[in-house]
Amino acid sequence: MTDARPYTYVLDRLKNAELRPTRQRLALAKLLLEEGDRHVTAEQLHCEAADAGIKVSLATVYNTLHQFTKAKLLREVVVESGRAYFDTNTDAHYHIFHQDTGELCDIPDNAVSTLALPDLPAGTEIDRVDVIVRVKTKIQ
Amino acid sequence: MTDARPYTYVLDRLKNAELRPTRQRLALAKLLLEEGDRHVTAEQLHCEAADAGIKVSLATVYNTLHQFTKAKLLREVVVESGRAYFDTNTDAHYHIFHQDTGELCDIPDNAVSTLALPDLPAGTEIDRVDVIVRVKTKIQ
DNA sequence: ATGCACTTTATAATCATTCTATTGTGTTGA
DNA sequence: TCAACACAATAGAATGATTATAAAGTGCAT
Repeated sequence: MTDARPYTYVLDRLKNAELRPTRQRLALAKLLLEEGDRHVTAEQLHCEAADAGIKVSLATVYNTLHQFTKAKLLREVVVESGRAYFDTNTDAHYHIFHQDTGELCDIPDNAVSTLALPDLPAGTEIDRVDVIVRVKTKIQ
Repeated sequence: MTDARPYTYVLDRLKNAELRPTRQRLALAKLLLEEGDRHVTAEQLHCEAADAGIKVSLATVYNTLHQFTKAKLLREVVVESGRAYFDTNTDAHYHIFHQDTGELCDIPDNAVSTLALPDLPAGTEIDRVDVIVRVKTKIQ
């Protein structure tokens, strides 16, 4: 994708988000944003970075994930009390969560009907809508 | 509701769920299940119990909430990484979460369209579907 | 090259939740 | 009624994810 200028793409995306392109942010953005749709936890990303020879602290991974989320480069999906995934697909879409394996994946957007929304409390507006279809292994 | 025999209702519900009616379970069930729809955290319920003069440990509150959830007397709703609510309404229904106040409330079931569900991964079946409409204070 | 604001880092702290080992209690059957 | 046992409650420690802190490092405009 970016063979000739390996950082052009992520550099642009950081620039657009008004985030200073530091080594760590570039490296994490490269891992996250060049590979199509991904769902990662902070811990996972930290390991991946280590495996790729990038020295980043876990605190920085958290900082970066939250900054990216605020900048709409990522979306956070909370599936369980202690488990948050970061999703590189920021379009409106829903999720399937496999409760036995912990796997999270996107629902193709044409597979769900548009949800009719209710009246909102006065003085509020929608930030986003989360739909999680929780599945388990079928017992036959 | 149960003026004459104050524990008949919750006793029945515990019996149906095959849960031994201990003091603590009865007291917590009374707080939770007699008052119509409620959304409480473990911490909140623990405080409420203390205020009502019931001596229960936080661990027991957690145990009880999870037992009730497994027995379908409650439903767990995870809204944020560190915040889980227990909902006394176990019918299929969706939620509005107010991100600024932390308030969680039910969406009247006639206010949402039925969600068309996608094809599921092979060998899986739906456990439940969570829909959370996240709202924030409108900035004018 | 210099200065400064923004970043990163390691570490400690925090929070909700779960575990553990002990003590207590509902229930069953003599 | 009482004893015995399985189940439940408890305090406190432990866990695990996340956040705060304070010091050292770095991108960038000048």
